[in-house]
Amino acid sequence: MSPRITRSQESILQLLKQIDRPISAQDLYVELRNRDRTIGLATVYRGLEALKLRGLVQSRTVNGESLYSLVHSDTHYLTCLGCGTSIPLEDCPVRELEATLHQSLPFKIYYHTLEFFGMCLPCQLQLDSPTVRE
Amino acid sequence: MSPRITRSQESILQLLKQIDRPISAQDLYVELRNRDRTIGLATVYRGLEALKLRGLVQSRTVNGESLYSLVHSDTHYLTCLGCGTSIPLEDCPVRELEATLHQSLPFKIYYHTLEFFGMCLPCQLQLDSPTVRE
DNA sequence: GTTATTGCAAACAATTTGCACCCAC
DNA sequence: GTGGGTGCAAATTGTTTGCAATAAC
Repeated sequence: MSPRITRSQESILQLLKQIDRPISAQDLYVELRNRDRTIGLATVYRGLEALKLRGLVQSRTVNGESLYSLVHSDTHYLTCLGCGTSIPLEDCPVRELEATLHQSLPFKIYYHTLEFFGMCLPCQLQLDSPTVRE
Repeated sequence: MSPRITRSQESILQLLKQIDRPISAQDLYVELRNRDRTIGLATVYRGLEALKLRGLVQSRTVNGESLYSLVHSDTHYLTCLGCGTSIPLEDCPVRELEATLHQSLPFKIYYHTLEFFGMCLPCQLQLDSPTVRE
């Protein structure tokens, strides 16, 4: 495995930084295409994977789709199981624990994810009413 | 959506409780088959989805595969990005924040996930240490 | 020049869906 | 009886892989 960060990977990083929100590989691909380069979808996936292995990029899965973002942006989310809406959270109570782990285990920790799941009010109401049809 | 928990869903819950570790839908399917019932894979997926919407079951994604577990077991993990090994963690520093959120937002919180990602020692060595920052 | 990276298309695998049948109420 | 739940197989979709062409050093 190579220590090199390729040009494609750099444009991926750059774009992730620019848009600054979790984005799917496919959308990333479209965006990159819209800009300058002819890049392949496979290259996007391979680049993202390589960047993850470096601890530069992280992903979380929503509805069977991976959303990628820079590790630097350590925002966490509150996600509705009904509609999938995600609300970003400010606070992060985990840093200390992370530091502790870092010392007590032979593990190099790159980042952590913290996500709350539940039901937003609209979805709560919709689930209660049996009148949902299409 | 119906308030009923079906028989299939009950056997799913029961099995999740028995094995008490995150398991994929496919493995769950095989296990259920091995036991008693002729259950379909689609039913397993549909059941798991329904149970998620109730806040009874949660899932996390590893290597493009969803692993399901009871919400009750709020263990968190330290996962190696290289080999995918997951180490369960005891401590959970998040409960208080969860309680706070519960009150300040119109959101019914079912559970949270907390996961640390990094590189275990073997994987660190295998990736002939490149120009890593710090 | 040698080796790693890329794009494309085909392959793959996990998950979802259409539909006829069946069961619970 | 009726409406939702189920099994099966086909369809879908996000992701990975084989391979020849290309770019990096």
